[in-house]
Amino acid sequence: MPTPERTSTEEIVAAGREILEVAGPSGLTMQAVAERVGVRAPSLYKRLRDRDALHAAVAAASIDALTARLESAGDDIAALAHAYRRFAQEHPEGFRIMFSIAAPHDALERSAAPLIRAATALVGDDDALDAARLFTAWATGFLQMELSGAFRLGGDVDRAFEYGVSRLTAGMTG
Amino acid sequence: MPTPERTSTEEIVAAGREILEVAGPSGLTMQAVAERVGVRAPSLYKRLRDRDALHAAVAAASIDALTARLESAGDDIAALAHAYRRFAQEHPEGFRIMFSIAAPHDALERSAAPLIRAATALVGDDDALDAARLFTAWATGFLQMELSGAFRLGGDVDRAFEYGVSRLTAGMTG
DNA sequence: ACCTGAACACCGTTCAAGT
DNA sequence: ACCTGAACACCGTTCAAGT
Repeated sequence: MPTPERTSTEEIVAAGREILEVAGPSGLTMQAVAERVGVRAPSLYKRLRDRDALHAAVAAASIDALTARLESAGDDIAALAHAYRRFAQEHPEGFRIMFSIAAPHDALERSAAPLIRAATALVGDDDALDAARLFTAWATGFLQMELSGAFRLGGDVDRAFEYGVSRLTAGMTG
Repeated sequence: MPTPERTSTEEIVAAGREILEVAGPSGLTMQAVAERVGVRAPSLYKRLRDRDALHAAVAAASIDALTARLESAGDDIAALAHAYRRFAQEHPEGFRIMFSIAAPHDALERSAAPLIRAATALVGDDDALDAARLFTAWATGFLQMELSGAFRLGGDVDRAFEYGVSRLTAGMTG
């Protein structure tokens, strides 16, 4: 005798993203997610293998959300950098969890595409991948350090970000 | 009637660092550390407020270990970059945990000093801090992405690292 | 087919009692 | 002074039983 579905993987993952931002990775528990979607914890195991799978699904969803932001950001590197930073500031835990897990290939590729397009326009086909990686690494590290408070030592963080964007852009074309 | 101390904060933190590398952050439990140092879990609360304090202490110790590496690495930027990367590869979880917690001011300052010295030699006093941050952000992001598997898409990762080092060094002086 | 309560193992934390 | 066992709350996970 079938029972109607009382939730869905999508709803579970969306609830997971919200809980993650409020309670951090240690607060992203099966029980918290179950309560949020109106179900008992054992029911989650119908859709997710275990807690690690929940974390991986939330990480993948964060990458997808970032990708959507980047795709609608515009086609130059400064616009992409600002969209990336805005995403990290609005979803600091979502930003962090992306790098705590080996993401699926296709999600990575989609998220990288806008920047590779922008880099190609700037430096040409041959150097586009190297340039995109240089830029992504800088931005990722900058945001990581900004979020973890490593820039408390002084100076204007906004200005430091702009400095990095213009400096790297100039360095690529020069 | 006094009882002899059966462990110490130093021993606890050292055990924590080893467990972290083997079992990851979720495996860094009070019970695992207690067993490793030959004591029962409640005894740890004599020296550490709670589990968060254990994680923070392990993060601070990781920063100190990195600082020692950097201090003995040499005085130019390429040498510092390679020392940083070697540390991250040998202690991937130690590298990650450094950015998951707001580190104490003085630990941050000490860890930054060698790079700021190298940057000063390269670009002068005025631009040293900006240059050091640009470089640290890039290296941190690169290692983060390397460890999380974001470079699986192809290309020689060692070469990409060298490319970044030389490109950034040239960009700073140019 | 999906959901649940019950059960078990394991962890964080407190505290009274031991030496 | 430091250490421990006992206790409690909470979480992950499995599974038989409900609809």
